[in-house]
Amino acid sequence: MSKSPKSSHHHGNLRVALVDAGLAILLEEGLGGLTLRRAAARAGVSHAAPAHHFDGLSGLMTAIAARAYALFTDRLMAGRDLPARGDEERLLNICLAYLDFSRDHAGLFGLMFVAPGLDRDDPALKAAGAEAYQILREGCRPFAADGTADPEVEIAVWTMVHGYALLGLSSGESPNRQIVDIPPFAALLRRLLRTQAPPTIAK
Amino acid sequence: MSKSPKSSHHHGNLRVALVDAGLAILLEEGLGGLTLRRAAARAGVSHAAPAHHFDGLSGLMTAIAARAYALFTDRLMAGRDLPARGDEERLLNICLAYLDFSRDHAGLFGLMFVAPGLDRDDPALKAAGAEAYQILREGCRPFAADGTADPEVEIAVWTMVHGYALLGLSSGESPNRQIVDIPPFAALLRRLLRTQAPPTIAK
DNA sequence: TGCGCTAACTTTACACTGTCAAGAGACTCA
DNA sequence: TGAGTCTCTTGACAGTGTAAAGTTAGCGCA
Repeated sequence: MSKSPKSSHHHGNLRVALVDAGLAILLEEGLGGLTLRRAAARAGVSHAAPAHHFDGLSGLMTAIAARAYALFTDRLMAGRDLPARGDEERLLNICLAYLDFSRDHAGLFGLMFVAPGLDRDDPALKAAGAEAYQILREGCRPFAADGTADPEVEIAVWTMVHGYALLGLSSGESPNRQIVDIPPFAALLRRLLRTQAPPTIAK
Repeated sequence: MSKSPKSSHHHGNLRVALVDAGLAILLEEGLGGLTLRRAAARAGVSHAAPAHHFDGLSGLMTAIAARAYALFTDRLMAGRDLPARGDEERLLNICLAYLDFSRDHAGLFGLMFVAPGLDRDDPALKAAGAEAYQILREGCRPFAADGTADPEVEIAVWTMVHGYALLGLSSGESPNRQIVDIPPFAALLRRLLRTQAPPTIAK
């Protein structure tokens, strides 16, 4: 039941194995299923082993979050690279990828953005987060005032898509369904970008 | 050490006492400090007493969240009633109240919007949430297309202010400070609302 | 070759957590 | 008065994170 033929006392590279295990738990059972002891068990080691590789549960979660950000960035890039008829549709595709990820991988998304206790100062986590932000930034560039980088546009789009994801609006089953009729995200983005006519002949 | 002179076996109305205790814990220590046993201890009863009034921890949290929503609604109304020079400034004041609450009462805000395990179908919680939403809706009314209620405007504003709050942007100490220069919320709202011609002489 | 030495991992223990089952106390109503 | 019921307590259990101590494997060095 060990990865190497001779069941060594040393694992080899337990650190990544623990992150793998945590990631798998998150994908299968969501944020509630993630536990230091369960991740350790899944990696085939004792419950105290992770302490030698991470600073407690917080450290493990931070490492998993950094890996989750990489998956998240992949999804955003896939959205960006979809065929689009113009800059607005490209930005929309990035946002829709953002929303899809938040719905399909709620466990990872929750760890990244909702879970308390992450070490937000961790260099790897910050780097991974910055990389994801970069995709959004590129998508916003055509809408910047001076054509380069406009934090006001970026943050406006980011807060909107993030709020839309976290209010659970991306899943059709929001508890606010009865209160208000939830418009598709595309309508909100279009309003924000102030494009009156649909971008059929954009460019 | 009992609230009433005669230390009765019965508490009287333990239910609200438990909610009070939980609210106080949340205010003093944040979301991480809230525990069934600690709330019970603070209310002066044994650790298993809450089970007779709430459906476990989830039930207690739900009841506290409903009360927290009432406080939240008060803050939004206070923002709405501030002197404002126009409809946009009034809506901005509501949003700023939203952001202030998220920063000043992070524990309550976290319980309401971030904490998992709440019973979102609870009637009291849904009613309290709808009441808060109503304030935002009123603030958005002047910007509605037909002058009554426009879900697209409401949700656009809501997602934006909610995303701004949850990305930790309302506190000056965001971990994204180095990546991007965070604009004040007022700038984002202004951008969102100036989509079409200002509805100064609407109708 | 043999001898530490260090790092990786296990074992054990502790203070917590939520939840359940059983029991005791106090109020209500016939 | 007395039965019944609701409220709360006590005790127990599985599970959590974390710290301390013990054990084992691998490496450098004589």
